[in-house]
Amino acid sequence: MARAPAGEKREKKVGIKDISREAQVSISTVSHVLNGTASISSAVRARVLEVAGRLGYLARRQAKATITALDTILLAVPPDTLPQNNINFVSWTVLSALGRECEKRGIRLLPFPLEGSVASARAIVEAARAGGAQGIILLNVDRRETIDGIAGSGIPAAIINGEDGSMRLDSVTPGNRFAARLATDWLIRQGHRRILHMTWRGRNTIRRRGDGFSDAFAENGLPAEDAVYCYAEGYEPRFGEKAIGEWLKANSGLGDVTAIFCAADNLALGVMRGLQTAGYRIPEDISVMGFDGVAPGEFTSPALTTVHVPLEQMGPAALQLIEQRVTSGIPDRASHRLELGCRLVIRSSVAPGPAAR
Amino acid sequence: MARAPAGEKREKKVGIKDISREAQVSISTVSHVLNGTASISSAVRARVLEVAGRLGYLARRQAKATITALDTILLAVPPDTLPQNNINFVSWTVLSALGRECEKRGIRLLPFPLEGSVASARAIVEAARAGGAQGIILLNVDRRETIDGIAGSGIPAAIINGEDGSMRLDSVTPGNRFAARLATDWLIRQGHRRILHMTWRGRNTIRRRGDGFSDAFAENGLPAEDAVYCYAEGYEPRFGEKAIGEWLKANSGLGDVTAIFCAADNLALGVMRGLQTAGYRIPEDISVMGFDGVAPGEFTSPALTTVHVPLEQMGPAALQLIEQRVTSGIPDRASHRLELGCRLVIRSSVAPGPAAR
DNA sequence: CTGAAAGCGCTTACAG
DNA sequence: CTGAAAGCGCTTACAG
Repeated sequence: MARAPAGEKREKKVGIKDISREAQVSISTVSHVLNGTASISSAVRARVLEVAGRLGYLARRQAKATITALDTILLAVPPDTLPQNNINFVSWTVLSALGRECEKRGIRLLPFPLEGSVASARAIVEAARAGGAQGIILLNVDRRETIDGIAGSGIPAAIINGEDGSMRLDSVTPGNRFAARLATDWLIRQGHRRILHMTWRGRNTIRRRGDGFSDAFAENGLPAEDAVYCYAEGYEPRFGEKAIGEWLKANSGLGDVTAIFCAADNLALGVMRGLQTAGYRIPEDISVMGFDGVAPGEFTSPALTTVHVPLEQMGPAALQLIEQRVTSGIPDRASHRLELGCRLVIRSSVAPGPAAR
Repeated sequence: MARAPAGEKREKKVGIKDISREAQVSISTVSHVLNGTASISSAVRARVLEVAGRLGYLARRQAKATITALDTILLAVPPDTLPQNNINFVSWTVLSALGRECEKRGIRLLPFPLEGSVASARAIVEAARAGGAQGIILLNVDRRETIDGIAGSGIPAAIINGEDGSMRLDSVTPGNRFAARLATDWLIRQGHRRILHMTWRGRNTIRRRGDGFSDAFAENGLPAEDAVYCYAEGYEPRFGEKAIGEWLKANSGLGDVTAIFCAADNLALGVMRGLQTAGYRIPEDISVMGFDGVAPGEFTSPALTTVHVPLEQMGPAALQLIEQRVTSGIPDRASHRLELGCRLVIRSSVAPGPAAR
């Protein structure tokens, strides 16, 4: 029940007195600037705000306003995202950043492992109630039954890396469609014309990456047939390796394909291994691009060109959505579906394609 | 420079004293709950938070923390959204709600009309700088050049009802794809099998509604050929009327089509008039569904079944995105693309379709 | 785990 | 447009 004292709690405690000293104005002027209670010259105003921002006063004030409502958050995680499973770097990165943010803010996280694929909404809601949680964060969940149950409970909830098609729960995902479009567009501009998209079935969020892949072909006026799809059995490297091996066999080699855009870095790792095992050189014979921007891609040979997803920001964003819902007090508040922007990380696994030569 | 006194500024001014009275606890207990400075029983804690939320204390505190940084916002609006043009109810609703929110919070809105379709980013940025604006809100903008210029300026900006495919600017849109899917799914479950989607070309956000329309067919295992598209020249009622008239002529009547899903209420207004002029009864002969949930649909005969978009929440959400960007202090903050949830408004322009009979 | 009371930080009429 | 000073609201050690 107690909020963690957070160790170095006594961190200066900046007040408007400090700001007034630093900005060389009176305390009341600072107050007026911060509250808009008097007309202040824009020079003074700007100086005060600059100092207030620099000393961390604004951020502190912001944080204090929201810390209030949140004490405990239930965190429902599928079994394959638990830390002992080191294959899923993506979930691991998301969870550890979320954990750090909660610790910093004195919010208690109540982990709730989802057994198998049967994620009973009732069990989650009961655990949240029993633990006194004010909100629920669901990781990698998009089963309709689970979402329906949580939405029905009325407890504020946010899905990380998943979506609620019925638009009742808040969610945070990477901007999958736009990011995949951007990546594919870049490959096309590098001169690639026939590109293989290595992906897997199952998750809606992953399907969006396929949408973005084909968007890029359409926008560049390229024939849809040159956007080739290949489905692995899952996102683990071994599935990527297996899938590319089988694809090469079925197509008697790469054919006209000069680049492979993988829907996950993990998959790209396996695809690269499979290609190299089959004797292909990367990027000379074939370019490979990933998606996620997790650590391992940096250390492959060659280093993986990929799309960086702001995984560390997903947990804090979900927390913020729950906070907003708790504090807004608007009963009809529309659900928020938030997509975070991604950016290209260009390393060395992609070479210019035939159209560039 | 002066912040608007906002008329009824003296609105109760709820303090922790009020909360303590209402929640039947001492002032210090309220303070402890709100700051997590002592261990409080969860019953008391919950009661205090409930009261604090209900009296608007939490929201007020939240608002106060953010009011600080924002003084002036530049609002760039295309000419066809100006108030004198009463055809665009959607933009009008969005803008007036945004205006009210700014007035309430003492934020000054600096309107900047975009001339014709040439929305020069440089002019917008200059106007923002000259007016001392801390942020820019762009309404209905998705031209690449404009977005590039604004993003390059580094001024925090948010697009309302538009998107930045390069994922640099924040944006707020309705959950167009999911909402259209939900609406179409509902029509299908009402027994409709062959549905006409009346839309128009030009805006990306509108195209998403078409995506959702076809998603619903795919998910229900219905043939894609039964999802019929018809493009009007624009979103005004007269274009809807013209388009349906021409479609009826070209197809010698409705054929197997039993429902028309319009990408905007405005379009639906024209479509209904066109159908009725041609002698069709709504919903007996043909069902019509809209999208937006703006006022006029309520007064048509029959009343229009539609998708309600939380238009009043879009401006405040955009404002919040800008605030977050200003106060967060995170330099690498990922862009936020926010989709607000919509809900079905079932009135009387849709009847059961053939598969339900 | 909760409250009475001291005291600090911030706000606010008011003067210039 | 800015500051000195009164006073209010909230926090915080402390008692039970």
